[in-house]
Amino acid sequence: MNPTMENCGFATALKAIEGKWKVDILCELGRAARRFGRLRRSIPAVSEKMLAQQLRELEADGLVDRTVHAGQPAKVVYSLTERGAALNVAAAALCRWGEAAERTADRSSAVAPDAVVA
Amino acid sequence: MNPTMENCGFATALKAIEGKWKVDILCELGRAARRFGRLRRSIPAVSEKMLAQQLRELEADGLVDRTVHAGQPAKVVYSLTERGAALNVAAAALCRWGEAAERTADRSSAVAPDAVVA
DNA sequence: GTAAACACTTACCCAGGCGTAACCACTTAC
DNA sequence: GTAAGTGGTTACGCCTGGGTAAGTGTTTAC
Repeated sequence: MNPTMENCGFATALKAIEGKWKVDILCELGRAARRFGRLRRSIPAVSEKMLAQQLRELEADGLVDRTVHAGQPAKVVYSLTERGAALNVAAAALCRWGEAAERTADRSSAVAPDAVVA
Repeated sequence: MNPTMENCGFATALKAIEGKWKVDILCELGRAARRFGRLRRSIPAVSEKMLAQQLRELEADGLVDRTVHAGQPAKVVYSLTERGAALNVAAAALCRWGEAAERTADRSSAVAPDAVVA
């Protein structure tokens, strides 16, 4: 995007992930393929509109597969593509960083653990 | 943030990175420590306001160190903290994913390479 | 005396990302 | 007949993240 980023695929990755619910969706689909309603219940805070929208974007980016099983009523299954799965794997390193960051933040936090309890 | 993300540090990492210029700044500081003006020139599209703001946020998140060298005029040097450097390392995997994604996108693009030329 | 570099801050504005709520079409169950 | 589950779409509105422009205070150079 910017000249400094020309040689860095990170911006591409970030663009695919940005969107308030995409990480949640990717996480959830990383566990198993899911239908729309199940996804919605797995991420209670998301609205149907946003879930549909983010899924469509993820599909357009080739991260998520959308498979319609005909029937009455029709059922739609979402799953990770290879690319989406690869993204999840690549994200694992950042995930670990985040967890480590949370732990050190806990330790250096302004509020001591007992202060929270007391 | 959401129940599904409780066990995933990725949200933490993402929160630290989100902000239009933070990746650029982190990238640039990953090469070497930089002064404000130099950073600004390295990322031409960023405004002074945004650069200052994002640097302050990165500093608050413990990713960037801000060192003031007294003198006339005072000089301020920004550098990555250990944590910031670790983030850069962790991001490398996603970076590679992004580059791979760009390549496959080129191949599977709707417009053939010759079509662009012709 | 004025411009430019140093490193910012402040005030104001706008677009778009996100949220709420309603609507769609079909089927099963009460 | 009405609600609930299947999987969405559409209209509308707000809020915040980011952009523009200008101001701040000191020093050096022309």
